[in-house]
Order: sequence, then C-alpha cells, then structure tokens
Amino acid sequence: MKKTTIADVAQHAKVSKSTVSQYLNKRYEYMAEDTKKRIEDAIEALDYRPNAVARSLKQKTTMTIGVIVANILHNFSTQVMRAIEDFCHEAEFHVIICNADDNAEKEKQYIEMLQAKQVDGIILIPTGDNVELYNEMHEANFPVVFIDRIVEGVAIPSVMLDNESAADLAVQHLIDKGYERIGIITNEIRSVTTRMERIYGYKKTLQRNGIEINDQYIKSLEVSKIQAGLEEMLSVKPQIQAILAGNDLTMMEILKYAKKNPIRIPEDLAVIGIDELSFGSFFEPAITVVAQPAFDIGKKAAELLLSKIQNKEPEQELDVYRFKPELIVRNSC
Amino acid sequence: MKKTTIADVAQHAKVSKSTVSQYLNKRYEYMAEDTKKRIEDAIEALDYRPNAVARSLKQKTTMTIGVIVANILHNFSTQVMRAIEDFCHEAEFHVIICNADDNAEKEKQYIEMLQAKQVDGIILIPTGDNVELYNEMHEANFPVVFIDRIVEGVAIPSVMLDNESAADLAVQHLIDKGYERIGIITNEIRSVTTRMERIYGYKKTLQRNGIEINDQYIKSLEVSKIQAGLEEMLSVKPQIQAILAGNDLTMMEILKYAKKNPIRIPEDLAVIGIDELSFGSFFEPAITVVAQPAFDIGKKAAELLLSKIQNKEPEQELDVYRFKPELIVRNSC
DNA sequence: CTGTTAGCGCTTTCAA
DNA sequence: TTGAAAGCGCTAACAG
Repeated sequence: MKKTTIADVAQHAKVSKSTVSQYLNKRYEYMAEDTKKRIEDAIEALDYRPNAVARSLKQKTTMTIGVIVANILHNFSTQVMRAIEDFCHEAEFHVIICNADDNAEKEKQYIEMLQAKQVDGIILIPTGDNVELYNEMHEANFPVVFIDRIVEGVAIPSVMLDNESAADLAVQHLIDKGYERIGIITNEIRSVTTRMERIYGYKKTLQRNGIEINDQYIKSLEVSKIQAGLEEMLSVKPQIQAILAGNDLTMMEILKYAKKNPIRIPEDLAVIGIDELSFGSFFEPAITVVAQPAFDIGKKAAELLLSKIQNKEPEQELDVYRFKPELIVRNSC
Repeated sequence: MKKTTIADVAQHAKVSKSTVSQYLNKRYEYMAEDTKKRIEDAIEALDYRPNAVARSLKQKTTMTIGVIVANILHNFSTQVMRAIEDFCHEAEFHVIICNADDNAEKEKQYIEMLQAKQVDGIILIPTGDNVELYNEMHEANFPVVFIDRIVEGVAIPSVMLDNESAADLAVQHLIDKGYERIGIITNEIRSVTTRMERIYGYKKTLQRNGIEINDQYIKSLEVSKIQAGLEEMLSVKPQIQAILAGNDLTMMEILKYAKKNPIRIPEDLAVIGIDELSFGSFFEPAITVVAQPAFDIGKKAAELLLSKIQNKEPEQELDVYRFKPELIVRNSC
C-alpha cells in the first residue's frame, strides 16, 4: 500500500500540486472557496498526511531540536527535559533526547549525529571537553544553548542556577541557626564550574561571617567515595557540626551514612542540601534544602533556543542567565 | 556560507555524486583505492557531513523512533526512557520524546506528528483511549510497541510487569509476617489494566490464604485524594494492619500521612510498596518494596521495536511480555 | 486564482 | 570501476 502523496491529492482534487501545497501552508488568500473545498475533500478521502521529511529537505528546517543531558536519570535533567518538551510542544517543535553520560566522546558523537539530522538547534548540558566543537557550532551560527554550566572561552549562552547564592543561602542559614563548623561535600560528577561556584559561595559566606575556613571540611568526591569521605570528615577535630550537600545525590549518601552509623540529624550533625528531594518533606527529620528552579531553567533554555532559531534576537543577548535558588526550611538544621 | 553537499565533494574529488554516495555507504567493493582516497580527502578538506534528511527522503527510513510516555517526571518513565535511549544509541537510532500526560487528545496529536515526521516506529505507554488509531497503525503495519499496559482489542504487543505476581509477592510477604487485615491503595493515574491486575493479585493472594476480602480496605484514588482516602481507610473497624501501596507516588502519600498524624511504621501500620523508591533503603524505617525492572522493560520494548523495524520477525511474536517483580525486604513490614 | 517548473541532497538502477 | 539520470515528496518563484 503506497503512501499517498501530495500528487495523489492534487490529482484527486483536480488541481496542481502547488495549489495543494498552498493549501497545506494555509496560504488561502487567493484560493477559490471551491478549490479549497475540493482539496479538503481529497485530503479527507485519501487520508493524506504530509511528509515532514520532504518538507524539511526543501525548507531547511526540521522543527526538531536536540537535547543532550548527562543522564536523564538525574532529577535535574528530567525536570529540565520536561520543561523543554513542554515549551517545544507549544511551538510545535520536537525534541530528540540524548544521554552523554558526562563523556566527551559520546557528546561529540551526538552533536554530530544531531547536526546530520539537521536539527534546528541543540540544548546541551556540556561536558565542557569539546571546546573546539562548541566554537565551531557557534561560529557556524548554529543555535546552541548551554544549561547548568559555563564553558570557558566559548561564547554560547548558559542558563543556570546562581550557584554562589545557593551555597550562600545554605551556609548563611546554617550560621543563623548557630552552627559554626560547617563542611561541604560536592560531587565529582557535577561540572567543574558548578562545583567551584558552590564552594566559592560557601567560603565567601563563611568569611563574611568571620568564620575561618578549614580545608578539611571541604571535599569533592565521586558518589561512590562519599561514604569514606564522610567518615574522614567526621573524624576531624574539632568536630564538624553541619554539612552542606552539594547536590541531591550527595545528600542521599549523607543520609545513608547517618542511618548506618547512627548519627542523629540535626542533633549530632545538621544537614542542608542543594537540590530539592522527592522525600524532603516527609523524611524524618524533614530535610532543609536550597532548591533550584530546574523547570524554569529548562524553560528559559528552550525559549532562548527557539528565539535564536526563529532569529528573533533575544531581548538582550546575555551570555549567562542566572536563576535564583530558593531556601526551603525544614528540620534537618 | 552554503553547506557543502555531496556534489561539492564529487567535484572536489573529480568523481561523480554516485561514486561518493557509494563511498558513504561503504560499498567499496568495486572502488579503486585511488578514488577512495580522493573522496576521503575531499570530505576531509570540505568538512562534509551527509544530510540525513535528504537520505531519509530517499530511503524512507529516518533511523528515529518516537517514545510517548505519560510524564517523563515519573520515575518509571524516566528509567524506561533511559533504557530505550541506550538501546537505540547502540543501533544508531535516535529517539524523540513526548509527554502525553495521560491525555488521549495529546497522545493522538503526538502520534500523528511523529508519523508525519516519518519515524520508523513508536513506543507508547498508551492512554488506552485511542483504540481506533492504535488499530490503524497496526493494520498499516507500522511498528508500535506498548509498555506498561494492554489495550483490549488491539493486537499490539505489550511489555510490562507481571502485576499480579507483584501484588501477590507483596501481600504474601505481609501475610507471612503475620498481618491479616491488609489494605491496598492504587492510584487513578495508573492505567486501568495495571490497577486491575494489581488489585486482582491482591485479592487472589488473600483468598488463597483464607483471608476474607473487605472492600473497605481497597481504594483507588487520584494522588490528591489519597490523604483523605487513607484517613477513611484507617478509621474502618476492625483496624487495618498493613497497606500495600500500588505505586511509588501512593507510597509517598502514605509516608506523608504517617508523618503528619504520627503513625509508627510498622508498629501501628505496616507498609509495602510496588516500585522501588530512591530513598527506600535509608528511610526510617527502610521501606520494603516490590521493585519492577523498569530498565529491562524499556530495553525489551526497544529491542522488540527495532526488530520489527528491521523486519526480523521476533523470536516468537508474543503479544505480552511479562517481567518478574522482585521483593526487596526491608523494615516497614 | 492556479499551474509549470525547477530544485532541496541523496540513492540507485543501468549503462558505459 | 565509475557516471548519467531519474526521482523521493514537497515548496516556491513566476507565468498565465
């Protein structure tokens, strides 16, 4: 059963292909009611569906964007994805999703595949290790937007959390609660910029409050090493009083640790995290967090990308769009 | 700056377009080493990238599939997505992701958009409300695979959990632990089949153990009504001893409720859930669950779909592929 | 108001 | 071993 094409419709309606094409593209202006009707009927009768591939070939636009995240299993990525998909759906764009697993090679491969597929743009949580490629895209004027991190030396806009305030908010809250010996654990998976900014915010807030920085209270570890790192950090004297978890995964490791070696939260150790937790509100104790507006971030990125695609120069081509974190006070500190 | 096309490469390498095409498709058999080399160089020199859209138009295959989930924010969907994307990546397929939000209209729209885009197949967590459309696809021999639910009267294969055993496993565990008055709460969002099967498994196991079924212990509610439903169920006399949560969202509602009205788990109320929880192991108490292999389910669906696409008749065209649940015993019952 | 024509970039006979 | 030519399904001048 051959697919019905525009030619079939034209024939059936006794008009030319171009007229049908006009119709499809809603350029009715100069179209006789009668022709219009005949085309409508033909389409109906033949159950005709335009072939978007053919159209794309001609128009050089696919109404499709690619999104490359580190891992769609991460909460942040999922929310970002959802926001992007929602926004794109509105605009009748489709999104192709790719997991680069923080692997530069895979990222590169995906970018190339997406470009071969002629996607109209890419939203990327960049590994940061394909600087050359990023720049090529930018120079070729190919629409790209970064999420969650800035890449040094690449003039592609980034949409991300104001990491410094996030850490500041967390640490200041801890200090206000009377804690002084405060640690921070971030995880290796998180991009360099993000980690640096959070640690920087942490340090700055400590200093502003006249608290000395103790490097033994600062750790950056891959998830599998957090338990050990925690052990170490907790044995440092003077004993640490509170910990800021750099993200959700880290917080979960801390909670696991606390359960295993019974440590009471917040009596023995106060905790606060960056990133909301699905169980934050009903955990015992409920966990205080600094939430990041992942959804808004995703939406903004999609908005930016589509406006680049549609060549509407964005209001002001900022290079970094920072989103404010929100402190959600509960009982873990 | 015009994009370089196969014609440019041909010209640069002083061969014809068709020869370049041969090269691109790795049909080297009759190609002189020299020609091959010249083409290689030309591609390199011009930084040529084949245009997949043009190729698709000709070949009638896009190497792209669509995946329509209810909501990518749901844990299950996320895992399924990840598995599908992994599998497709191996096979050099791309995946377009869509959130239908359990909305038949949106689902329909997506299916049509995806078909217009000429995707080679679709994996669908069906709302179940577009039976006609499902059948059209099936009759047109368009590759489709369902996940998580069966649609009555539609001969499309489904990949899903063995829901009945999942409920059975949970209830039997509860009974073995000495509980007799056992309730079940499922949520409306979950598809009809899934819910029915789980409730059916629950009842069957109760009966097998000679325990009478009490309809007041069975509730199916939308998430926002679970708190109230719980209140009601817990006031029924004789007092319920244990609850089976039909999925992760339901379990979280139960946990919230228990925290608010202080109910000790498992002393006052034992709980067990279907679906693993990110916090299951370190919650206090750790939550016993029956986990479903979402990843395997996604992988299998992708495998099935690609084999349909590649027209390898699957080993045996089963219409339902059931996956075994796994009981993870912890401390909540 | 509608039809003719010429491609978009690639693949694929078929012939040379 | 390579090239010429036709065509995938659609759009877009430009005529008429």
